Parts: sequence; structure tokens; C-alpha cells
Amino acid sequence: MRLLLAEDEKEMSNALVAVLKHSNYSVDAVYDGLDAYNYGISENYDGMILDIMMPKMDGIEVLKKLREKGINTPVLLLTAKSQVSDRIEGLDSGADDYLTKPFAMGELLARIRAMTRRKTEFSPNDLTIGNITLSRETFDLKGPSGTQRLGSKEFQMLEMMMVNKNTLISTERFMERIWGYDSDAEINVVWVFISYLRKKLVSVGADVEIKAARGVGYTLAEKQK
Amino acid sequence: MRLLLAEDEKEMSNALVAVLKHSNYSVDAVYDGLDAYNYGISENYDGMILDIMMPKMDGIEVLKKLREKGINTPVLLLTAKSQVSDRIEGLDSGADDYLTKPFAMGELLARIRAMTRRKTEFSPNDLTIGNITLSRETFDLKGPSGTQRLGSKEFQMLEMMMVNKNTLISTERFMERIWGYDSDAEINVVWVFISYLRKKLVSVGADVEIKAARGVGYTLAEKQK
DNA sequence: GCTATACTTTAAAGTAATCTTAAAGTAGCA
DNA sequence: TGCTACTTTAAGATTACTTTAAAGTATAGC
Repeated sequence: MRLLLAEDEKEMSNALVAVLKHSNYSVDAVYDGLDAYNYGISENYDGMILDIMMPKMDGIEVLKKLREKGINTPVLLLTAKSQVSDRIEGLDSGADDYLTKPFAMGELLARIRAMTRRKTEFSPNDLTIGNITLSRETFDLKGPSGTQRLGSKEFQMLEMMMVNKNTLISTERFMERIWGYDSDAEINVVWVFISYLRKKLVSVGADVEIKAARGVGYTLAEKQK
Repeated sequence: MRLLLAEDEKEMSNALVAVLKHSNYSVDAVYDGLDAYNYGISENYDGMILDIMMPKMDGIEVLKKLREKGINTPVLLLTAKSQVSDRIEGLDSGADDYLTKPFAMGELLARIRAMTRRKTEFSPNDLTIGNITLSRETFDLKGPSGTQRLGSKEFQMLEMMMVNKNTLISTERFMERIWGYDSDAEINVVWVFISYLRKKLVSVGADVEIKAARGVGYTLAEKQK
């Protein structure tokens, strides 16, 4: 799960990023409303956390503009004021939830889970292609000859490929979506995980394979016989 | 037993929390309808006490929305008015009971007991999975090679896992449901109790085991042979 | 009200899974 | 043939979980 966090107070932001990463989210942090909008419009996120008070453009404004553009990523608003008017305006503008500062981290996590769950409720819990099934709940990859538990990175990569079956996914897209813009991981990480995935696919007896497209990226497709 | 109390008058709320905690309930207190809804939807409670007159969303509205979402936690409504119309609407909306202010604490406690009993009446007294049985009455865990008495925390954790056999339960969910939102216990408490439980499962000769899903949570499942 | 006991929590040290990097090997293509 | 892009392996660093021990709290029986 990839989240965008827009919060201008550095300390607050850093603390939140730490907690969110710990809870298995990939997080991109931005520090003003303009960046929030620019990042948000990429549709690379499963959820966004927007502070209302921010330089350049306030959170409600960002939200309105994104909704105008047809971006319906779930949004959780953070507000320092507990004023009802702000909240109502936020919810009217298409926010999915809001939280008043100060708040407990546990509550934030619960709200994020609820928010993204509502969204993903209709997307199936198990992905199936050929003779393999990937559980979004347990990260288990099942095939005719066994089950393998995938790590978080392996899971995210395979999930992307299964959702976009037969479609080419560029190495950069993997990096952006899974490691985030600000990651300094080498490109070669993607190659390594592709290798791990192929090994696990073979070990569960999959009839699908990951094909490389030289200079471009990877595709998941059923094996030819 | 975990209760949610939604009551906007601080003094009243504090008094109720004190009495309820004294009667061995874990209590989360919220002070408006929106929070009542947000907390209630987590399904972390064995019962909810909702004041009808509350800011942002009244108790009946909260109840209706929760029932719409399929949450059937028992609800006791508190009303200052003794108007019949309110009561009828409340009961129609899926409340299990109501109480008119002012009321005696003793009566409130009795109603809560009755309400939660009705609910748990139909859930079996013994949970069985594989070759182990957990008694909800005595907190005894029985297996082929012995019996172990579980502590309250151990019991609650194992109960959750047995009810949700083969389903992953996140560490956060354990924390929320057993320790509550406002607890400041470290996450590591969960790990410690998982360890105690595993030890007791082995000692009674269980053919089920608790599997960890790194970064996510735990699952109870029958052992592979 | 004291003491023994059981239960809960914290802390810390040990273990294992996962992630990242580096480096050596292989294949496609000019 | 040689360049580049990918593949694989292995080692190290990091993180997450497991276990143990000990300190803190609550409870029951005297």
C-alpha cells in the first residue's frame, strides 16, 4: 500500500513516516499543498493524508482540485482546528475521513485501514492467473505443487504484474510505485526480486512466467506449450 | 468485555467510565456522534452505550449507520427525554435496549449484563479446533496431553484466533481489541503473549499452531504433516 | 492489612526473514 | 566479438519476531 503524506511540520511528518513505514506502507512525504497536488495527480497512491493548514495551497483546496480532475484516491484530512465548519467543508469536498490533532497513532492507523478497506472492498482478496493464486491477506502464493509466503516487496511486484496481466511494466514504474520517488535503492533491486519471484513461481509449479523485455521492463504471461 | 461509551457531558461520562471500569469492563469513551460511529465501526466492542443527544450526529443516527454497515454489536440507548417516539425509533433502528435519564447505576449495569448475555448466549461455550478445546467459562485450554489455565490476555488472543481460524489477524487489531485505543502498552506485549500461547499449545499436545506473517500479524492453523 | 500467588508488562538478548548491494555469469544484438 | 542489459548468487545489513528473565500490579486467602 502506497500513501502520500502532505504535512508541513517536519517533525510531525518524520514521526508519521516512521510509524507508517513500520506498518508496512510505502510513504512519500511532501511539505506543501502544491507538491501534494502534483504528486497526488499521478494516481500512484492507495490513500492520501492531507494536513489542512499548509503553505502554497491548503489541504481542502488540494482535495477539491484533485476531485475535479477525477482522482478518487481516498483522502484523510488532518486538522488542527476542531472547528466543525472546516470538517464539513472537508467532507463535502470529497474527503473520506478526517482526524483532529492531536491524535493517537493507533487511531490514525485504524482510520487509514478503514479508509483503504472501504476502497478495496470490491477488489478481490485473491488474485488468480493460470494455476496460481496470490492472497492479498496472507501474502501466500499458491500453486499446484505448494505454497510460498512472499515478502512485502515480492508481493507488491507480483501483485502489480497480476493486476496488469500481459501488460508490460517498466522497471521505473516498479521503482516509483514500490520504492517511492525518494528512494535511493539501485535499479538492480528490481532484477533481484524478479529473480526471487521466478524461483518461487517455479517452486509452486506455476504455469505462468515473468518475461523480460530488454530495455523496457517485465510482463507476466501464461506459458506457451 | 469491551464497551464503547458515547456521551457528550464530560461529568456524566467520567462517572460512568469509573463505574464501568470498576465492574471490570474495558471502556473507551467518546464525546460526539461522529467519533462514536468511527470507533463503533471497528467492531472492537462487545457492547455500546449511546446517548441520543450528541453533537455532530445523534445516537439514533449513529446506530442506524452502524446497522446499515452490518455491525450488530449490542446497543443500549440513553435518552434524556422519556418520549415514546424516540424509544420506538431507537428500537426500530436496531437498539437492544434503552434507559431513560436519570437512572440508577445498578440498573445500567444490569441492563448491560442482560444485553451482552443475550448476545453471547448463542455463541458456544467451548471453542474447538483440531484436537484442542478452549472453554469460555473456565479459560481452560484442553488438549490430548493435558490442560492449561489461560490468563485473561492469553485467553482473549487465542479466542480471537480460534473464532477467525485460518484468517490473519494483525498485531494492531489485537492491540485495539484487547488493549484498546488509549492503551500505551508496547507492541511487543503481543509477541510475548503469542510466545506464551505457543508454549501452552505445545504442552497440551495441540495439532494446531500459530504462524507469524512478518510485518502483518498471526494466523491459527492446523499443522501440516 | 499482609503475604503469596498469578498475571501483565518491559527490557534485552537471541534468531530468523527480508532487503540491499556487489560481483560474477549469461544472453541478445550490432 | 564486444557491448549492454539482464540473471543469479551470495554475503552483509537491517528489521521483525521469539524467547527469557525480571520487575511491576493486582488479587485472594489468611
